[in-house]
Amino acid sequence: MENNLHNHDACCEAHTKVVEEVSKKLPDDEILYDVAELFKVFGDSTRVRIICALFEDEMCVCGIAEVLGMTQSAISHQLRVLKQARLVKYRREGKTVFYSLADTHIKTIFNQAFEHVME
Amino acid sequence: MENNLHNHDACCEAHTKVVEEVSKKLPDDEILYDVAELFKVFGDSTRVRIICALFEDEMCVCGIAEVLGMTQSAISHQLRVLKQARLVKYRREGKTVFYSLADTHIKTIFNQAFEHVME
DNA sequence: TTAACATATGAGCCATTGTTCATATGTATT
DNA sequence: AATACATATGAACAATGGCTCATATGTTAA
Repeated sequence: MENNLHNHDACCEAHTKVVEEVSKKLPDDEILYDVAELFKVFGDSTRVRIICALFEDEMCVCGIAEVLGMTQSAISHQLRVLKQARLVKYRREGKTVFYSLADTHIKTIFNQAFEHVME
Repeated sequence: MENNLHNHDACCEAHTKVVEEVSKKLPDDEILYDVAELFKVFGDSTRVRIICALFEDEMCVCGIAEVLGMTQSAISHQLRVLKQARLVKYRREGKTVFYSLADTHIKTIFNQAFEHVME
């Protein structure tokens, strides 16, 4: 929609400079979209719990399911999401598959998030 | 559902220790839920763009709307979400309301997120 | 008070998404 | 080959969520 042209009046006239400045400095939409997609992956309590579990140790799918008290299927679906976001990696050992974290930024991001919710 | 009891067999029998260890170290569900809620707020490209705009400067609602090319109503709705998450603060100046970031952790979280999506 | 502007909000619609259920794939053992 | 175990996946359903539209609230000026 292009309704954003409705108000070239007093307020916006006065702050045109700021608007222009910010418009230039804002990162590309594509990058911002990817950032949002990343946070969307973190924005589910099941996936948050999986990630926090993997902070401790690598784990097999049924192990994660047991810790979280959830179905193997549900966990597997969520691991797929985490895998597609390149947040976890896995290794096979016979029938079982062990998942672990694949990114160093996750810990930092989560630490800051924990600090925020603690206030 | 309690289907997580379906596999006290070979795999899980072997990794009982890990499961117990992780179960103990995992933060409270309430905290993990709050963390997920925080990321959920970050998990929308409109809100990401608003936050990034506010990294540069405080802005009025219609200014944000102009920068993002969106409706005043849409922006206002999203600012409400950000406000409820205690991520932005605001000050009135006559008819216009200026929003700015209210949290020091946001910058760190976003920097790490940017680094992740750049790889 | 009336009019104009800036922002906030409620209802409704459409799209997205997490879980379940059933089933498929992959691996090891007999 | 047949069975059992571990994991992956597709379909379907219910719930959530972002945007639009209409309207309400709040503020200033005439």
